[in-house]
Amino acid sequence: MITREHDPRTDRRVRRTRDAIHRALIELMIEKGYEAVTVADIITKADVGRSTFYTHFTDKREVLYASIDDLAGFLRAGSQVKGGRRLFGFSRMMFEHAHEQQELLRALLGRGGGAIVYERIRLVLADLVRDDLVPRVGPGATVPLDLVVDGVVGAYMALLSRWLDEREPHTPHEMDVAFRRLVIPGVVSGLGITAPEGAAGAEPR
Amino acid sequence: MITREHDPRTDRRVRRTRDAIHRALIELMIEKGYEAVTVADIITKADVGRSTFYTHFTDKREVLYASIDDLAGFLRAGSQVKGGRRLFGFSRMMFEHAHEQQELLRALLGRGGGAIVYERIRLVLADLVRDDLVPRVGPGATVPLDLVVDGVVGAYMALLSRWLDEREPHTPHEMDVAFRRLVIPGVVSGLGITAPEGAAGAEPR
DNA sequence: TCCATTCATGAACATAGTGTCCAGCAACTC
DNA sequence: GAGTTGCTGGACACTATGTTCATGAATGGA
Repeated sequence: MITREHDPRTDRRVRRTRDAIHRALIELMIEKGYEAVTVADIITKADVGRSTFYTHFTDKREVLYASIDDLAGFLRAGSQVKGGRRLFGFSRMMFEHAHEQQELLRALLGRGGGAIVYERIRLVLADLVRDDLVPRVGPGATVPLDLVVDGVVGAYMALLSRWLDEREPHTPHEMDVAFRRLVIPGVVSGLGITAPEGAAGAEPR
Repeated sequence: MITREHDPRTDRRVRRTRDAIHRALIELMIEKGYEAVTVADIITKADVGRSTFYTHFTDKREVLYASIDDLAGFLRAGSQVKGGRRLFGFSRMMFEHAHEQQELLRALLGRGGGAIVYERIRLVLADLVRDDLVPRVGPGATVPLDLVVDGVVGAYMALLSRWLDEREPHTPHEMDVAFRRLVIPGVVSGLGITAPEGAAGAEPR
């Protein structure tokens, strides 16, 4: 579960309003998608004054960024703990998280999510993928690492967004397996990876 | 080269204004990206009245769609002629076209392109990829076709957009080879393809 | 409990963009 | 040349954004 930080040093009023605004945006995104949400919508649902909104945020975007950073932090943290040495350890975890938080993730990454979210998440994933691949690149690599990273992340994001939009006809586990089977062979041969631990299509239950 | 149709049956004035508006939008997109362009910008650059604009189009989006459909048509036509029986025949052709029409394609598919363009092009590519794959699916397929299509298109779009944004540090040919090397192994094994003509990473000069 | 500080409020305002309407004039087609 | 069709520009209603400010209330430290 992703939660906002609650720094007890900040004024309680500040915490309350910021929280209310964040919650409002997310609920509204679930209802009608990011682009369609207006500041007026947000302050109505959050029940705060217009001027209050603008003393805390400059933009609709700025409110959004905080939510994305929460998700990004979740991804970073989780992939280090759970991912371990497994190639693309974030994949399974992310699909499962997306399954539990369907509505939120669909709002963020589905069709209505908006390009800003997509781009930020893409960058986080690109870092994770790169960190996964760099130590495994072999001498026989025939495809530039940057291109591999872009391709892998592109494929992953595509699978994830479509899965969310289609109301998840597959299980998270099936999605993870599909992603690995589809992507790992090309990555292994393209980068000249020799000992792909955890790189097989199948995986422990 | 993508060109607008010039149906001689329509009034010359209509042709002129519609053309001017299309051209104006594209130039403005190259300057500052789709989202930032306003209707006021368009009519100023196209030098037509505001009411004129709205008698021809309901939206900024509608102007854009025509440009996309041109590109889509180019893709469909080209991939049938040039692509032939080669797997993912559109790839090389698209990279080369994107190279020649850098600014336009960057405006459409780069960061500033907007989600609408991305989605429309994605759909066209998905059709092409699907048509390519359907007749080759073998009995030993382990990954659902839909997921393969999504993954392949996602990877391709990612490579293409990044390539455009990075001002093309690689050649179209290198990009095409990278795409094939990265994607084809997984597709072949995931779909149980037995005789992948033209599926090898290398290719004739 | 008190009180200086900080925050929330809402209403007014300036700005910018969208989309509609219409009457008069110009360009086009046949 | 005449009738049709399209272009024009200006006015208008509407929605949304972001700023400002005086007022009153909540807060947290002493």
